[in-house]
Amino acid sequence: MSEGVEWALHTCLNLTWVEDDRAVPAAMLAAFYELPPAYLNKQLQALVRAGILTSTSGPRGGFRLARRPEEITVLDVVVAIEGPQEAFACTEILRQGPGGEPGVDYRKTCVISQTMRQAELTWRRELAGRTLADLRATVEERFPAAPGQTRRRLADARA
Amino acid sequence: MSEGVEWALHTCLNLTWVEDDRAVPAAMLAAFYELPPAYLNKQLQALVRAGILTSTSGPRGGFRLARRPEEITVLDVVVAIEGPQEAFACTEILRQGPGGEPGVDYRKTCVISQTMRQAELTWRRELAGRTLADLRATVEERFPAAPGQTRRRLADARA
DNA sequence: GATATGTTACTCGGATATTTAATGTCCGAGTCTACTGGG
DNA sequence: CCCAGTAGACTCGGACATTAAATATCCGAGTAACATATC
Repeated sequence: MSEGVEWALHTCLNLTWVEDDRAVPAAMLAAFYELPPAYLNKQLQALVRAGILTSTSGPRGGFRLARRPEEITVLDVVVAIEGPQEAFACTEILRQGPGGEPGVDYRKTCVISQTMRQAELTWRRELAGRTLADLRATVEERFPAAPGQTRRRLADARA
Repeated sequence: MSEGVEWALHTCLNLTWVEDDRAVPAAMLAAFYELPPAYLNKQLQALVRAGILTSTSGPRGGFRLARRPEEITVLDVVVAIEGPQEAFACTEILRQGPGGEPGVDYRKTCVISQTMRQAELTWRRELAGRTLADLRATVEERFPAAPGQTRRRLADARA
């Protein structure tokens, strides 16, 4: 799985602590964890395309959450970066085997495909059940200093 | 996820229908699904290293299951091909952030890491609960012709 | 007929290319800000 | 003092390198089977 998933999740979580009317530039979000700014920018673009973030150009521009943290699941972020296709991609090799027929959809009938799909479904369900609000609440409970620290670090130095 | 996982699972399942005292060469297993023989061989080597298959050189040589189908889980095969590391690799970027400390294992404390790990755990549990024997039984129930067809196709043409 | 032996063909195993995807970098288009000059 | 106009700097967005990994291939080492010759 791409490293960008980790960056995207941490960045989105950090954005939950920023006031709604303020956008944070990619450079500042990257500096937070000493990440390559241009490459993080690339990942954030994917989040914008997925409708998770909105972007603003020009001075005072940057990124902010497109909807409330309660409405953004961890799965949303993962899918935005990794793409919607499943990790196990059934290529239907049964069709090439003896008794394989062209008209059959082996992604549906193949027992192995079903097993892998089922496992991946539980994985997705798990991630779809956690929102950014859940993560934020857990962090605030365990590390009360984190929100203020994050907000201060992402605060506009020009203000 | 690597395409080799699909090949390995189908191949191992096919081997459950072969008599225990007979080994099947990689070339024959590859011909079954029209796969590139040398590359499938490479994947099978990984299964041998993982203790799932045993290999025999020379004439009448080939691969066979190292233990009974009841003792081989789908997860075993996946891990043999993909490696033991988790799909989501936490790089502990929190350490680079404000308040990050060198001594802390952020793979344990980070809420995001915990969430991803938890989801992956359910995925693994699902795959660990299915053995090759389970798959074989399901296939035999739904497609009674499959076992004979497979055994015949993998039968030694020289016999 | 049985046995020892040399030859042959077969199979795996790892070393070596090739292709694809992930990672990383750079520069231009657009936009908002802030300043400047005039009314 | 207020307002319109303009220059400037900031930010994203996508196009362009670079690196790592998956995919695919090839040839040699070892081994078991078979044929052969001998006892």
